[in-house]
Amino acid sequence: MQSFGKIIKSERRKKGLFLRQVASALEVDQALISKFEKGDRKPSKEQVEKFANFFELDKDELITAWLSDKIIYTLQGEENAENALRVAEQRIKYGTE
Amino acid sequence: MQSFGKIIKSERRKKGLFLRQVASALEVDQALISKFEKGDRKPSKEQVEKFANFFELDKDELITAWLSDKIIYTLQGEENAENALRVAEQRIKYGTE
DNA sequence: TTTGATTTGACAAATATAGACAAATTACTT
DNA sequence: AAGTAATTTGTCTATATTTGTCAAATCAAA
Repeated sequence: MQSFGKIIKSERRKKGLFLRQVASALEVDQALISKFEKGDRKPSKEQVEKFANFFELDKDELITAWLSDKIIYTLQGEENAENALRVAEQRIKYGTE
Repeated sequence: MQSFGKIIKSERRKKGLFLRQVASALEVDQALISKFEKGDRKPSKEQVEKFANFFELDKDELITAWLSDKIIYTLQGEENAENALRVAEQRIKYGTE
């Protein structure tokens, strides 16, 4: 149950890599990766996939973490966050969308 | 388990009002309200509250519907939508946010 | 202190979203 | 069917949000 940022930071650490190295491997500015890790910038889906490949992580899991970041972001500071999640779940499951 | 749009459309119908009338009461362009009803524009929170007041609806319920619209929007077309919802729920409940 | 790593802040460019209006379509009414 | 009213759609501009980049600041280790 982790955020995208925490996952990629711990993976990077696990492999003993510096931001600089990940940055050059993925061709993404290292300041940006720092922000991803801290959660103050949201990566694109393509970037998420790059990270999954590079760190050899399960793509679905990483995308799930990233999506949950986005959900949490849209619900930030909302009283009705939990209810909204339940409603969304129902609507998607038995959905008339 | 309804979308914001369906709720306000059915309320409007229930009261026998035309878009024009709702538009002038809320001071919102009627084309915009039409789009809200059809779900192809997302209202601001202030607008949602205006609708709740005008139609005498429970504000929390309407906001919940609107939030769930936004969640569904961010999950559209994603394989991992349901998992992401579950993860988000856990993270918010027992959250390290 | 010096060096290297990470984080932060600020900016310009790109992208997305909002509201307004006119035109087109659809639905009633006679 | 014609005429009128209601709704929907498309487009445009303005505004806001988000993005990647760079330089500077902070932090960490030696």
